[in-house]
Amino acid sequence: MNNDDQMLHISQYYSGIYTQQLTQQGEGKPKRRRKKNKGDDVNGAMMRRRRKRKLSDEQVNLLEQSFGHEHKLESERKDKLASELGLDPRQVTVWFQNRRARWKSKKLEEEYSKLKNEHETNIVDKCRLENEVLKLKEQMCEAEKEIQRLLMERSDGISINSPTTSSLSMEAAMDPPFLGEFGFDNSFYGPSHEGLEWVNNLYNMPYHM
Amino acid sequence: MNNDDQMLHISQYYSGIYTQQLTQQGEGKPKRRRKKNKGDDVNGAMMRRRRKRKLSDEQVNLLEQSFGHEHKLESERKDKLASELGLDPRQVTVWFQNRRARWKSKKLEEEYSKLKNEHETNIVDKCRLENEVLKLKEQMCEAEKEIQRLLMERSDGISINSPTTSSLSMEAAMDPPFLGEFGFDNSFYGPSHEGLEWVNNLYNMPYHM
DNA sequence: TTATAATGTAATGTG
DNA sequence: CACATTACATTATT
Repeated sequence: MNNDDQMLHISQYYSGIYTQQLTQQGEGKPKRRRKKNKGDDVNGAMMRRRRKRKLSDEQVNLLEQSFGHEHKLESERKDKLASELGLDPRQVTVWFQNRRARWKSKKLEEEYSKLKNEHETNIVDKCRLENEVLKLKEQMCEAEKEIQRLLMERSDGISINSPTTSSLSMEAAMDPPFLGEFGFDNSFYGPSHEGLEWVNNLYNMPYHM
Repeated sequence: MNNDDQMLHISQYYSGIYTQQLTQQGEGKPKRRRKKNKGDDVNGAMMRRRRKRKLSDEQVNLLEQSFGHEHKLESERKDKLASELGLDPRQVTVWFQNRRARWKSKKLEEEYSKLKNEHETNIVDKCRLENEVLKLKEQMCEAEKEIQRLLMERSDGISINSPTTSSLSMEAAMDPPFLGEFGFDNSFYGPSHEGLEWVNNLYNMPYHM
């Protein structure tokens, strides 16, 4: 059984070249090379070994199928495969090892291009959001101006009004919502419920604009 | 030329074993294995071929150095290297081929982790921007309420006022900035200079709030 | 046609 | 077995 493997193995080294290729290599390629022995090659008897066998399509198909079912190879299945394919069990082992390695690097490439796509999508999203923020800030700026204007108009028109335009409490503590241009605050996950403070602050501020 | 390669090649396979290794392979590794032939290995088909691989550190260093200087290998340098290293030019060629392949996959991994970092940074940025937008929209909402309140107050108190509360230019052409909640506009790279229109629009709208 | 870059595959060797 | 390495083979390109 194993001897058969070896026979096949050896036959692949010494006999017909590319035996499995015959079925799909019909393009006009003479494939004449490899015959330029010079006189030097006397002991070149050696050259003859180490043709790199290349498994037949059938063999590869079966191996692939088996690999698709399970990347690992229990010795039982290995032996079964080996005998079915007429290969040395050692070769089956090696084939699986190499196949796993190949699979891994292919996987990496897939992951890479997937990540790349996500990344590019995110770039676009980020850009959109930045524009959104910019626009909103400008709108905020206009809104504040308008409020200031209205407040001023009111206090002008009605001479005296509330003693303190407001309760005048703390005045710092908040980010200046306007004039930021790009002064993004760093409170990432802020509760985002503070939508009133700035309006109130507005009253506490000697309009600086 | 190629025949010479082959000769040298062969000599490396069959002549002195590990000739280059002798100088620096003295670690205490008996290296006794390789004798565990199972019954399978009877004809030991595998053993006969391909002795002597593994280039010496010195050889690898020089190759590595050469590779560092230039990934491509002009035949001149190839021959020079080959003779300096006592290797078959063919081996040098192959070494460079393989080295390039290795380099490429290493590169891929680097690119991958770099991209991954960028990607994660972007995720965070995106989150920050989304919060920013959310907060700004809430602030806008408050500002609008405030403006409405002031306008109402004014029209109650002072009946008639200035004909144009502002310079009032064009009015339509813009999106409703409030009540959008999440109605992101799609004008990505908009000039982002439109910050007045909405304020004007406010006056043209029967306050709906 | 030759040379070789790029890619794929088999086998070897080490931990 | 994973991983790196060496070598061989095939295909595309010039």
